[in-house]
Amino acid sequence: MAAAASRDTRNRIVQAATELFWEKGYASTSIAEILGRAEVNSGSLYYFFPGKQDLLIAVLKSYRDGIGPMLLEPVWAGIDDPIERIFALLAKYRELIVITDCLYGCPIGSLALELHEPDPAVRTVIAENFSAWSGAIRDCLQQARGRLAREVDPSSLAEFTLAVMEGGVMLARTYRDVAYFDRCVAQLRDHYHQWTGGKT
Amino acid sequence: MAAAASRDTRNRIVQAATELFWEKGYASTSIAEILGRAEVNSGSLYYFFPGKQDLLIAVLKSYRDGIGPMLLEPVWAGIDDPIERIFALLAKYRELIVITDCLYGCPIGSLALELHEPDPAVRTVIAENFSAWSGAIRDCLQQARGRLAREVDPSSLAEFTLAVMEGGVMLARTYRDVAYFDRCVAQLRDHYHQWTGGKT
DNA sequence: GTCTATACCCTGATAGAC
DNA sequence: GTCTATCAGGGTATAGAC
Repeated sequence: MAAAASRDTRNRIVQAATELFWEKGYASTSIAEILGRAEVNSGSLYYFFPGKQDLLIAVLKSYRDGIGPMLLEPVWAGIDDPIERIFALLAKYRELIVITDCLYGCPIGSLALELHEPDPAVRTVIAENFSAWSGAIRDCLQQARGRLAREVDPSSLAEFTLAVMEGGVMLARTYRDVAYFDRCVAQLRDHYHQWTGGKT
Repeated sequence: MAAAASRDTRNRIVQAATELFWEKGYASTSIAEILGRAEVNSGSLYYFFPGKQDLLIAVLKSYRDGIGPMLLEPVWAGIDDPIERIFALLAKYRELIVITDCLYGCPIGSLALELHEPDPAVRTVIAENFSAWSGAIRDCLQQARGRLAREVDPSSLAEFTLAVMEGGVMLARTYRDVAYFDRCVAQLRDHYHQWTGGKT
């Protein structure tokens, strides 16, 4: 069926671009490399996407839409405690760092810093990715509000958690040592303890 | 004098590269642009540097060597309290975010995430930059150790401070809103309060 | 040390047959 | 929708005179 085949082609292109942008960055990835990995010809790519940047936007939207089903749901399966869920997510990043030999970089964070004057459309989808991530953390914190001191602002603490994750990933990658990430998470846990009275 | 003139040429090249790598990133900056901004010809650049990456290393070393005299000393002039010095440094980043209309990105952090498989020489200088920055914070914390709870590890808290700065800058830039940085710093201040008993 | 000219490759994107 | 062939431009780096 033509429609199914073309959907598949499009997906292969987005998948190949996702991998390459993550491995090499946006500017350092060439269209030719994407074509090679996707096993697709130039004509097909430009049939689906007007240009490279539109492909980037498709990649970022697919990340955004995947945060729930591809990241959070697997990580949170079997974990009910909302605060535990937050640290389980951070443990997932630790795992990614370790299995990539400390080469792991958060794809969204890396693109956020690589793209210096991004088209508003690009910047917006990056922000949506961050909002989806920190929004999920905020929801956890709201579920745990019975355990949290009244003065805690869940949104603010959720954004802080995101910032620490991004910073910790950056350090672990730069030093090629997961211990930098671990120490950041340990500090963050101390910060949480302050608001839960140690009840985590 | 030839030697002085050549030193000057080299400096102009490094200066132009510093600006452009910060404004556009490494991969997106062309040699031609660097030559144009430095008002130098191709022959001069390749007389001083074997290639683009060697120029990048020179830029990163100049950042590293400038952290004390160009960043910390001006920011810390007239401030004696070591904990206040840490937050004065963060306030400096806030200022940079504001005067760049939230376009500011930490040049080191951006390069750390942009370069995906950097030559060990490049990665090492980036790590040295981070170590110089967090080392200065650690020194502040050690000077303040009379006020800090015994269980605080100054190195760990200093790295955490760096991670929060980098993450906060990333968020402010992505959302084009300094409030994201401010909330991260406010959370960090609460974290410090925990270890100082509010004595900051 | 600095100049100009240029080699040579790879880039993103297009054209037009099928 | 997918194919091949290719364009026009810009990329890094070099050569050799001065």
